[in-house]
Amino acid sequence: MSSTSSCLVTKLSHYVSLSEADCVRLATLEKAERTFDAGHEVYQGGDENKDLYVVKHGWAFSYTDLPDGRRQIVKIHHPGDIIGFPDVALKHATTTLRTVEDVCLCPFPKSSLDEILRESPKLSALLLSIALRDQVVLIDVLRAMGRMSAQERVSYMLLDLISRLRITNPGITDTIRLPMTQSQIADYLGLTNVYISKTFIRMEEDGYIHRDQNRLQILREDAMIELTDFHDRYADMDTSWFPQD
Amino acid sequence: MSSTSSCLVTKLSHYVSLSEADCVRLATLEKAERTFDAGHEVYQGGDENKDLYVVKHGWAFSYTDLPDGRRQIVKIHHPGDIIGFPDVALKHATTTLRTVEDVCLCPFPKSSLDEILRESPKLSALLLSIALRDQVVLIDVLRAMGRMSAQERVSYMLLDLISRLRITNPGITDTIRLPMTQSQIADYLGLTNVYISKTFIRMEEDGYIHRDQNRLQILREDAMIELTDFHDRYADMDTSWFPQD
DNA sequence: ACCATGCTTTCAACTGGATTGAATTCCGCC
DNA sequence: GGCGGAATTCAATCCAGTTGAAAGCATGGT
Repeated sequence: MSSTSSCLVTKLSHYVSLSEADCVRLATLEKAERTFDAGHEVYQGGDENKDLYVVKHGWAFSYTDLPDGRRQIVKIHHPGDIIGFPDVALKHATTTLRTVEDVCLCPFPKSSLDEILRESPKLSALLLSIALRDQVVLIDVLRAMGRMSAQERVSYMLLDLISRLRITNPGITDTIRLPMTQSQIADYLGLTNVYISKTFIRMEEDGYIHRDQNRLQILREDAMIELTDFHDRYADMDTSWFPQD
Repeated sequence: MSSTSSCLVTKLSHYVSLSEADCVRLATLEKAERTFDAGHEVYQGGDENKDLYVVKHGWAFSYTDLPDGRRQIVKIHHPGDIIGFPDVALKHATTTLRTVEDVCLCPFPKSSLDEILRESPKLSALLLSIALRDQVVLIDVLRAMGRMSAQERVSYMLLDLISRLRITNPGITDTIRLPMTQSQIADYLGLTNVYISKTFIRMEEDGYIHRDQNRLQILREDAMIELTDFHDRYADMDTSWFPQD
């Protein structure tokens, strides 16, 4: 019961069945809670990175700036995500973490990770797999940024978002809440807010999407999948080689 | 002696001191050898991925295509690199591997990785760290692709290349061999071959670089570091938390 | 009800980099 | 030494996306 209320357990159980002991281990990470207002910067690039965070609810994102202010959002975080994982390898945080809306985060020290690595081979394999899978996802984003038009990039982003949201909430059909501003979407896709606006309008006219407030309905998912040659990396994971406990 | 002749051992020893047993374990991965001509495709995206490869000598790269032929090179591989690591998480290869020049690769099965994970905590931590560090590097590339001009992207690429080559060969000062064609560089940076040519010429005129055959000399490394806000992720790794054996 | 604030949309001028095709240089090879 | 194919360079043109500013629209606070 206590374990099923954990976003992290819900998300990771999607990939592999976890022992009761492992569920408890994970749920422990979400013991501490901190809430943050919308638009708050939780930590900055360059800070010493001691903690990781599990997202309990709300959206956040990680970004880097160039010295002249150009901004690149590199990852959008949803409930159940582990924030700051890549930075474990380095001495300092490489990105800044900012909340999109009111958010609840569960901080836990890097050392907890250490403990998992020593005590649960299955969770270790899962963590390594997630790190590697996230590389594949970053490569997909790279492909979008390097070679896709604005409309293709927006389509790719929406498909990726809905795939990720479906992991924890299989009930989602074709409509998602999109709390990010168009400027933030632009900073994620390497475009400008103006052109995001134009692209959304065009996509709505062409019947790909429908917008209502901050809810977005994907009307022609198949067409968008073909347009972007989209692959759902979250559904294609290979857990067959994992050690059993 | 047998261990020091391994590219992989040389590369990984740069990050952490390895026990004799671990050196042997790694050197074993390079037992089998296969050579490939320049421009050869070793495996294709979509193939079942059974093997990983260690690069013994020569350059290669991994790329993905869009259905209409647009191409994105996602990673350039040098001696000592492990090829195909991200795909371990998935059932199928996500990229195609192509050689730049005559290359010698050492294939080894995914299962060898499994063995390392079970038997050497220190190597496991190192592999996880490298996976996470590679995420950070991909994020740096993403930032370049999303927000940098052509000249900044070329500068970033050159700085990244020379940093990586210095890991295994600290003797490198400011000159590198660059066996890739300008079309390949363009496919890596999300530009066109024509514009790469123009950018190189401009950078040479401005005194940033000097070219001679396929050798490239970086004349104003400091200026390029400032231009791109470059961080050497290969030098900044945090191995302090690794388990001892 | 009103203003302040921040987001989206619109407009018009502009430009970095793309495209195309042809010319040139380079280089391995017979 | 000269042939053939690839890589690079050059020049002209074009366009997707930028820039900056202004106008419309929500939302929430007092």
